[in-house]
Amino acid sequence: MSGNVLYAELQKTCLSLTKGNKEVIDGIRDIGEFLKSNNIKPSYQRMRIFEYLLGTKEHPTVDMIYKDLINEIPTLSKTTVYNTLNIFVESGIVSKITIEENETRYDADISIHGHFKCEKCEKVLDFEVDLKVLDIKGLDKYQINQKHLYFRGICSDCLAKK
Amino acid sequence: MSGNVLYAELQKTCLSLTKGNKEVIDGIRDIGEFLKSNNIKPSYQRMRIFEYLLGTKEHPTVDMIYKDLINEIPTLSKTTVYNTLNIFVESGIVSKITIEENETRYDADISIHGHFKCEKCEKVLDFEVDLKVLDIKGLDKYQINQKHLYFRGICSDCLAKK
DNA sequence: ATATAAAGTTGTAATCGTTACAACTTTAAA
DNA sequence: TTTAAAGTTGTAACGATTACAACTTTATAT
Repeated sequence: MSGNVLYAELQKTCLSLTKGNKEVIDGIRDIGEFLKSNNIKPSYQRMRIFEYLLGTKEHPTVDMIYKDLINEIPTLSKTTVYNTLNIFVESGIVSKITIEENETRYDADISIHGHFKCEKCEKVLDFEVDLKVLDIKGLDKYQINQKHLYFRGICSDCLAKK
Repeated sequence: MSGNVLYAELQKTCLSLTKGNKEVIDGIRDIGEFLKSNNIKPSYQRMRIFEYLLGTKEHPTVDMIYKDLINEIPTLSKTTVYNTLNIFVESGIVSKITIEENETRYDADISIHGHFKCEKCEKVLDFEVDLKVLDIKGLDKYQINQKHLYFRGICSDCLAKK
């Protein structure tokens, strides 16, 4: 029993150590097993929502997830999407992205990386960040749980168009 | 005549400011003139709200600003605080800080610096960031308008308490 | 100065994302 | 098979922000 917990912890730390956890994401063949290893009961809705997050780079909002999945899961409730995402974030297998105050986005890639939000097309894009870069001196006495870096501006596509 | 009083007040409050654009902030002797130079008509409310921001390092929310200022400006409306802050942010003289999705904070220090949010006492603290650190390669074709960096965790004070 | 237009402020109502909650359904345990 | 626990659902409530129209102040022109 506690063996599972230990494994979950291990898995979690391994995830955060990997750079760009694409490899880990690719390694998740059985989503149910993955959720279990993180002490999350793999209900149908939870598996589908996690699967959805694995399969997108759009950093979707709750609304986007709901609108897409309701087509395939007609009984799905928006509350379930909220509940599920909160559980994922609490467990550390999904990262919550807060750029705009009125839109929370979610990302199954929990490695440390930057986000660029285009003010024109509203897309959120990833960019790589050297981890060393975020080793800020002067915060030695602080316990740091999360690091977030995001830029805003116009993406290359939108710049090209106009 | 009120200019001297205002300046005295400002000097007092500026003492508590961190580095960053402290020099610029110190240079603001006449808030009215400063607003004018940014194409903002210096109404009484606008001047008081900007003065308030200059004099705090609390990164206040709209509610905090309103609750403090209503004591001295009994006719103040929360809508005015929202309107004013939006104008300031549009003009680029105030920075909007989005860490929690349900609380927007404001900062008169528009220099690039990091924010640390304590998950226990909820305070938002500044930390210095080497600008070079945020020169991310791979974004050459992007027009970057804003750079934001924030950490979450437990601050040294809260760690010491428990 | 006085009239008139423009800009700014205010309070209320509307909006929208999120959470609370209770009823219902599914899963697990005895 | 019965009972308890966990998960899902829909509706209502909540809170931050914006929309809007009435009102007040400031600027402009005669």
